[in-house]
Order: sequence, then C-alpha cells, then structure tokens
Amino acid sequence: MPSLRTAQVARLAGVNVETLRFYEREGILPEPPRRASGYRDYPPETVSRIRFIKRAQELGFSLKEIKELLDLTTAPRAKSGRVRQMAEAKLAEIEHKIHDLEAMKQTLMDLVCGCDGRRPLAACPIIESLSGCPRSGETQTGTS
Amino acid sequence: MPSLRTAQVARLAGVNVETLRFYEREGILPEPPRRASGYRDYPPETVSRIRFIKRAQELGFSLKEIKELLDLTTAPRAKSGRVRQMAEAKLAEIEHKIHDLEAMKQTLMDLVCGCDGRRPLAACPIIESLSGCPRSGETQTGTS
DNA sequence: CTTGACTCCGTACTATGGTACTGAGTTAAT
DNA sequence: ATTAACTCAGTACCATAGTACGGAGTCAAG
Repeated sequence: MPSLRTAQVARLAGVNVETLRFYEREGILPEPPRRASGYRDYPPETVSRIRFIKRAQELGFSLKEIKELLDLTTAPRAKSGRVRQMAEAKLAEIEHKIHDLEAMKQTLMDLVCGCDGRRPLAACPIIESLSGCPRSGETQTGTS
Repeated sequence: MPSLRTAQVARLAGVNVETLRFYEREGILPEPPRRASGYRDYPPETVSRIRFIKRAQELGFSLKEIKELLDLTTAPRAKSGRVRQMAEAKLAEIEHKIHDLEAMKQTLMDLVCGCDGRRPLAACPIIESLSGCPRSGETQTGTS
C-alpha cells in the first residue's frame, strides 16, 4: 500500500508542496492520516483529486466551486443534477465574460484605428476618447 | 475658483472617498494642495481624471497601466505612439482571453450536452471527465 | 458654544490563489 | 553517528482594487 509523502504527491500532481497545505487548510483536500512523527501519509488517490482540481480550474471554476463539486462526488445518493446546474451556470458566466471582452475589443479596435501614433498626444484619439465627457449622465452611484 | 473637497470629488466622480485616498497613495492621483487645516483642496480637473481612470478600467486597463497612460499625457513633447502601442497590447491580451474562454465554453458545452442531470453521480459525464486520466477520452478543444 | 457632518491619518481587512520563510523535528543513507 | 533532505506548524507576504474602522481634529449652522 504505497502511501505518499507530501513531496511525492506534489511532484506527481505537478503542484508546489505549499499548495497541498493550502488546499488542506481550505478544506479542498481532506486531512490525511499522520504517522507517529506527524508526517502526512497521503492515499494515492490524492494525486487524482488534485488533478481534478487543476482540470476544473482550467474550465474556470474557482476553488470554492471545485470544493462543492468534490463534496458532491462523495455525497450519498447524489444525482448529477447539481453538477449539470453548476456547469450551466459557469457556462453562462463564461459567455457573459466573452461578451464583455468583445465589447472592449471593439472599442479598442476603433480607437487604435483612429490613432496613427505620430501625432502629439493632445491630438491622440485614444486619450481624447478616454478624457471626453461621458455620453450622458453616468455620474451617480448612490448617495449613502 | 471652485476647489473641491474630498466628498465633493467623490460624489461627482461616482467613487468612494476612500478610493480617492487609495488612488493618491498609488500615485495615480496627484497630491492636491492642502488648506491650513490639512484638508485636501482638489482642483476641479480631478473629477475628469477619475472618470478617465474609470473609463480605462472598463476597457480592461489595470491601475498600473492607467497610471502610465496618465503620466504620458503630462510628459512634454509626448507622441501618441506609446499610447497606441499600449492599446494594441491590450487588444492582443483581450483577444487571447476571448480565445481561452471560447475553449472553456466549448468544453463545458460538450460536457453539459452529455449530462442529463438524472443519473447518479457515478455516471455523470462531467464528473467523469474531470476525474479521468488526462490523456484518454477527454473533450479536448484546442489549447489549454 | 454646541452639534453634526466632514476630514485627517494609519492600519487592518475583504477576496483569490497561492508562495516564502523560520526554526524545529524526522527520515534515510552512508 | 552524522548529515542531507525532507517535513512540520504558523505566519507573513505577493498582486489586485479597493473598503472599513477608530480616534482626533475641523467646519458651518443654529
């Protein structure tokens, strides 16, 4: 039964040793059993759990969300409904981000097109656009 | 000469009073003159400077980048070349983000399509995909 | 003159995802 | 037995963009 020590798990999973302790503190990795000396004795599945975390991060899930996903997988009689729900919510979030970025991109493209990079700054359309008066009253954020 | 006090500037610019002090500490707002009492006496242009900051943030510039933009506008004999360069770099960055998000979106869409939300978790393709070995049947849409 | 609103400064705290450091104890090999 | 490498816990720190708080001083109106 090849239980692993911290550095082994870290190396196999491709993360820093400190990251393991961080995940444990955050409750995303369960506390492993200890030897008499206090050293952690990780079960080998820990490595795949960390890889799960890393793959989910690549899909844009936060550690908090990944924790929920992982907690679901150990819940008795769990159905995949919640998982699908989270994936759909994340999908909507990603689409929203893409939308925002597209808007930024379009604005920046327009600005770059109008700027030849040769004029003095006073005539730079980018600076001008950033400096100009806002389209219409976007002044208030609530008076507390 | 209508010099403004902190709360007035904050209200006109739509930001928190603390934010003004934060910007000043960060060097993105110049230190205003003070009254004998120590109170800040903001010139009215401060308001448009903050609105510049807010608009640039909406375009995805960080405070550090905005500081550079603002420093450029006060540099003597400045040409708009650097501004254009920064806008182009930001554009490339935004395009890269969009690309990454599109990949995430595609992967998540594939996963969601395969999950009916009715099965037990053990049969959920989303969990399965996250748990599986990286190289086998993974829904791989381009870059990571 | 008193009251309430405003302002000052320094510091601590929020969230996110880790990284780095210290000083002590443990393990494994020679 | 010595020594190098590893591990422990706790804490501080990185960047980002602010927000909150406490105690003291100031300003304007009544």
